[in-house]
This record gives sequence, C-alpha cells and structure tokens, in this order.
Amino acid sequence: MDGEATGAVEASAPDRVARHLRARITEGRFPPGGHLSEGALGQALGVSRNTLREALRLLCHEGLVVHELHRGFSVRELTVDDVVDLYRSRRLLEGAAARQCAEAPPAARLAVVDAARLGDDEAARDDWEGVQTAIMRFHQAVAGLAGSRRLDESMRQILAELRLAFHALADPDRVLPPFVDRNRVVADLVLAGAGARAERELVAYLDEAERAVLTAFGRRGGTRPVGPTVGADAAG
Amino acid sequence: MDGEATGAVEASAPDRVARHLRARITEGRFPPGGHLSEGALGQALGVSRNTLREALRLLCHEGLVVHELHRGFSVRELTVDDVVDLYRSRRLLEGAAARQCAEAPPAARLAVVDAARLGDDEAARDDWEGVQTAIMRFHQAVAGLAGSRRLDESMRQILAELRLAFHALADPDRVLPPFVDRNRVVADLVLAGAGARAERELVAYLDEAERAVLTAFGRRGGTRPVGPTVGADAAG
DNA sequence: TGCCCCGGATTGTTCAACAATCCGGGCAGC
DNA sequence: GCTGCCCGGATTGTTGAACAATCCGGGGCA
Repeated sequence: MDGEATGAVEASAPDRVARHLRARITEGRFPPGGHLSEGALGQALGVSRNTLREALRLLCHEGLVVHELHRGFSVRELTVDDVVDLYRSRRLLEGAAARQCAEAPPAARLAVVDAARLGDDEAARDDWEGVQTAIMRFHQAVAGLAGSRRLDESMRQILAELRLAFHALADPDRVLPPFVDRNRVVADLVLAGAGARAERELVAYLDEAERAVLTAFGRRGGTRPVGPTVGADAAG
Repeated sequence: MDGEATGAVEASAPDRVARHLRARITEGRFPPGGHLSEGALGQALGVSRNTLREALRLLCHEGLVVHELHRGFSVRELTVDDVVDLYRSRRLLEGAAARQCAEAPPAARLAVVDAARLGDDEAARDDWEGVQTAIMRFHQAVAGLAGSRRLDESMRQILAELRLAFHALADPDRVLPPFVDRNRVVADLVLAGAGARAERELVAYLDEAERAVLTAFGRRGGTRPVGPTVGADAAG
C-alpha cells in the first residue's frame, strides 16, 4: 500500500509516529477504550508532546482514536451503531464497485483474484492472521475496481476502523473459512465480468459478516466500561 | 451539519483555525497553488505556529491543502486527473445511494426534494452563490440516502475538494440553470422511490457536470504555474 | 552566459512554561 | 457509616522561544 522505500526517514515525524501508532492499534496492542497518555507515549516514542499530538490528531481524523476536550485521546471503542454504519458503507462501496467490474481494467480484476487465492493458501497452512490480511487485501481490491484513489482511501479507512471490532472475534479457524470460500466465488464472478451477480454475492457475504461481528461483539466487547491506560512499552 | 451552538469557544484552537481556513479556501479567498506561510498566517490569526501547523495538517488530510517536506503548505491545485477521480467517486457514491432510495427513510428523501426546491428558489432570484450552496446541499442529501455517517463524511470531503475546481467556473447564470432543472428531475424520481431511473439520471447529470468542469478547467486553471503567497488579511 | 557558493528566510522539531481543567482522596456534617 | 464538598496533584491546551536542517535568490567567478 505505501510503496515507498520507507527507510523510516523521508517522512515527517508526526507521519512516522502516526503510522507506528496506527499499526499498534490495528494489531490490537492498544486496547479499544484505552487512554493514550501524552506524557507516557511521547516519552516512550522519543518525540515531543507537540509532535505526538499532531499524530494523534491525524488518527483522530481517521477514526481510530477519539478525542475529548481536556480529557485527551483514547483508542476508539466501536459501538454497535458504528459496526452497522461501517457495514452499510461497505455494502454500498464494495457492492457498487463490484457491479461495475466489467468496465474495470484487467489488472484490477486480477488483483481481486490474486487476493482471494492468497487467502486460500494461507488458510491451507492454518495461518489465520495471514488469512485476515488476505481478506482485507481482497476487499481493498474489490473497492479498487472502481478505479478511484479517493475511494481506495475511504475503503482503507473503513477497514482500519472495522479492524477494531475484529479483535473481539475468537476462533478464527471456525469463523474464517466460509468467508474465504465465498471470496473465491466473488472473485470468479468479477473475473468473468458478471457485475450484477458479483454484487449480489458480495452483499450477502457482507450481511453475514456483519451478523458474525455483531454477535461476537455483543458477547465480548460491546460496552467494556473502561480500558487501562497504555503507556511505556510502545516503542517495540 | 455542525449543529452546535458554535459560540466560537467549546472547540480546540486547531479545530477553530482549521474551520476558518477551510472556509477561506472553499470560498476561494486563498487561491489554489498559493503558498500558506506559517509565520504570516499564524500572526494574522493570532495563534502559535504549533497550533496553526496542527490545523494545516488536518486540512492536508482532508485534501484541501498539500504539504511538501521543508517547503511547507499550499492550497491544493487540482489536476485534470483529480477532477476525473472526484467525479468517478461521485458517480459511484451518489449513484449507489440514489439506487437504494426506496429503502431510505422518508425524511432523507424529503431532504433531497427540499434541497432541489431551494435551488429553484435561489435561481429564481438570481442568487448564484446561493444556487451553488443549494446544489451542494442537494448532492449531500443524495449521499445521505445511504444512511451512513461515514459516507456522508466522505461525500462532504469530495465536495469540498471539488469546490476548488468550481472557482474556475465563470458565467454561473449560463452554466447552472440546466443543472438545477436536472436536480428537480432526480429529486422527483427519488421521492417516488424509482431507484434505477434516479441513478441513471444522476449519472448522466454527473457526466455532464464533469465535462463542464473539465472544459472550464482546461481553459482557465489547469496548470497555473504558481500562486502568490497568502498571508496577512486572513482574519476577516 | 552559465555555474557555484553563500547568506537570509522558512520549515521541522523540541523544550519549558503557564492557565485551564479533570480526577481522586480526605474532610466536615448528618 | 454514608453523603457531599473541597482541595491538591496530575493531565491537557496553548504558547513562545530556540535550534538544526533545508530551501531560495542573488552575487561572484570561470
């Protein structure tokens, strides 16, 4: 996704910090609802409070972090409404993109197929984290069928936010496989240029995924009252 | 949209500054390509350079402002590719939203009709700036049919960016009226719940609008080499 | 004319400070 | 013993100054 050489420099400090924190949050190291102390984090990352604030504000704008005046920043905790909203967005965005697949350039369609195949491979070797990533790649590729950088970006943000909910998901080996199979079906339809059918299949897929997340969510993470403050060991 | 009492306080300084600059940029006071000097702006707005930077970074993330390392911030200058990308996004987003209009709550549909009607009124009294705003409201309402806060936000961003191109548009009294009429047609279809036809009509509308912007763009603004630095009189 | 170098100006980042605000704990009163 | 108030420490919001790094324009040199 960010195709630069990424030698860690050649990007402003706030950008680097934001990237770092984004990774930590989406990988679940910083628990949703957890408070992000400026003092502790700044010291742990070796940047000034000002720089850290800029980074946090960015993440805030992306929806991964929440800011309350005079109370500081904390990792966003998705509500049920948020999940519903996110899946509504996905149905519209991915659905519409899939529908137009016949007009998409072949490279974009192949990207969809590749991602689906990758998911199969990872599932075959029981790498469930890899499967998660492949699924993300797949849906990003579906959105990519629309051929718009801005929609790609929107999709990226939606998936990043949604990842906050995925942490509540347990038993990946039981939950994920059906979705991988369905991805293959969608991918084949996309490759064939069957837009309408691809959309229908995809929307059904998303409905089911939404249901799965919502149930796992109600059981586990829905309204955790408060998370611990996250601080020191952030630099890892 | 931001329904607060907006007493100017009760929002952090960077947010206020960002709002201010956003308004200035979208209203065309800061010309696209113009350099945004931190020193001058900060002094003019009466905030520290740090605060100003946070605000600019926000606008950067929204796409209204561009940042080059060690060269600072400048108002974004849209390229032809940008315009194409923006309209591609709009066709997908608004089109898909319109298509589902039958499932949208009545209030959302009425908002579409109201906005279209408002555009008519403003046109009747030759208030072309008002017509512009009404058109924006109309398309925002169309996106609102999807019923997702996040998609609303995406739409808002797209329209804000696109406004950068509208400044190149001259002769509003000759260009705008046909679009106002078309809006009415779309609105009626939406109200009737005729999703498919509404989408077709809307996509045709957007195609034409894109063409209009692109021609006005090639004539006037496409590749202005450089804009003047904008500084002092920003507080107005 | 074309190239190089230099000095001023701007940017990137940090640090220290201060007011405003929030939070938890102790105290008085019932 | 419980409830409500108050206070002090801690955190946040914002500022101003400082310094290195980088860019830009202009003068000198070949």
